Amino acid sequence: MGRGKIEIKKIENPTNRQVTYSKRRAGIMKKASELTVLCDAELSLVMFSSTGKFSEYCSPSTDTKSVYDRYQQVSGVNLWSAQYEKMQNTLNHLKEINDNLRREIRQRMGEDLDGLDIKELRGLEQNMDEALKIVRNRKYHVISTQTDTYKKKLKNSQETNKSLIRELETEEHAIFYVDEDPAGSYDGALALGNGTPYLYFRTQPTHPNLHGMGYGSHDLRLA
Amino acid sequence: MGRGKIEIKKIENPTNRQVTYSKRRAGIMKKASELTVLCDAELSLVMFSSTGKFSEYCSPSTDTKSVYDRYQQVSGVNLWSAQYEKMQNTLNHLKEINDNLRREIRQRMGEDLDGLDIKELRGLEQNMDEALKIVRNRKYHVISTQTDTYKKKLKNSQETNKSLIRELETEEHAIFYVDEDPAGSYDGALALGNGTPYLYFRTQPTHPNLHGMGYGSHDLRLA
DNA sequence: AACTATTGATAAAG
DNA sequence: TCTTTATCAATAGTT
Repeated sequence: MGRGKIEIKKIENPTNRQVTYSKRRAGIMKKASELTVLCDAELSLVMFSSTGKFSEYCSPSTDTKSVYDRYQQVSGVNLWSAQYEKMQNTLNHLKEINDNLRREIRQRMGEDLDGLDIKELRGLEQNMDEALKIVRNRKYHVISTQTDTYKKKLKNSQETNKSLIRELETEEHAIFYVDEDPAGSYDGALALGNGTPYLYFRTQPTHPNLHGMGYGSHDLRLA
Repeated sequence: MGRGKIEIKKIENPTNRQVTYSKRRAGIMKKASELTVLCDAELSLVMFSSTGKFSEYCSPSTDTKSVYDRYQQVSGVNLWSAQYEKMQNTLNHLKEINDNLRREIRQRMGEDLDGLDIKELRGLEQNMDEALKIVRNRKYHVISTQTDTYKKKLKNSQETNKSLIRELETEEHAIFYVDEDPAGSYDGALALGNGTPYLYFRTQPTHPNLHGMGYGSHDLRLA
């Protein structure tokens, strides 16, 4: 259809090729559109010219994604399997690491020790022993720091109090008397956390369920 | 084109519609094929008839998936955003849990304690103290069990030895003499792991890098 | 981008 | 569904 028959092979003249592309692209899009209307069909058409220019047509009733979802279902081809697989591997990797971390924590809590031999048990014991010392020291450090802070605050407060009283007594022949409490008010700081028995960092449940997407039980509670 | 002009609107007669669909589908596929050859274009065409019948054409140089990957890049539309987002969320979730687990382990190793207040330090200390006792007991248990096993094995071995000697002496007026070693051979069991200072379950590196896909450093070594 | 001679597509019929 | 064929549509080459 044209001023002469043409052979169906690549048009070497780039200008000609581009012109033909434009014409025929319009034609095929019109055909596509007519097909959807006449035959009530669903259709998606994506084109790239040799210069990389992109065009698409999609039947009005849907969108490109829907057509391709359907395509995947029917053809059985998973169009994004590569991406999917990659992410799935990453997920599995993370889950595995997670399980190992959980196991280590359980062992550091005295559970799940059956799999360990003497050498490992020795190592664990030694490591925990050293860590416990560090934690203990840290606790003492924090307590003493906090105690010091309370002492200083108290002292400041008392100074302020005294000078206020002195001011009142001097300037107005004081009517008020303020009782002093020079020590004992920071016992509260030392007594913190003496109530309920405290389970530190308890992961729940004891047997973590992280298989499948539904990892509803990853709780890592701080309190 | 045909024995008469037709209006571009849905063909109500199902038979006619199906016939027209077949003809025009062939036509559009031919057009598509010609376009790819003449103009060196890449193209993907997916069609569903009103009865759900599926057909596709794709330019020979590629496949449907490639065309659609390219389509996504050019159009900026992520066709699989829903699934992708879901997986991404799962990944982030897992990473977060991972970080928490790592932090807990570090704290149980005596690192990263600055963020903890007295109450938490008390809890950690108490928990570690109890766990340490359990680990220690377990170690003793394993050691004594293993020692018993060695004792029994040794005893059996000695019995066998004796009876063999007796047999030899009786039946052949023994030529051989076998030296006996009734104790001391299971020291090795108790001495296990006394060599190199042992770092138990050391996670490396100390500051885990789990951001991005490249989590190359998730090592959780057992030795 | 518009024109038009010519080929190509296809509606209807068999 | 395949073929035929009259007719309309698409388009190659030209301007």
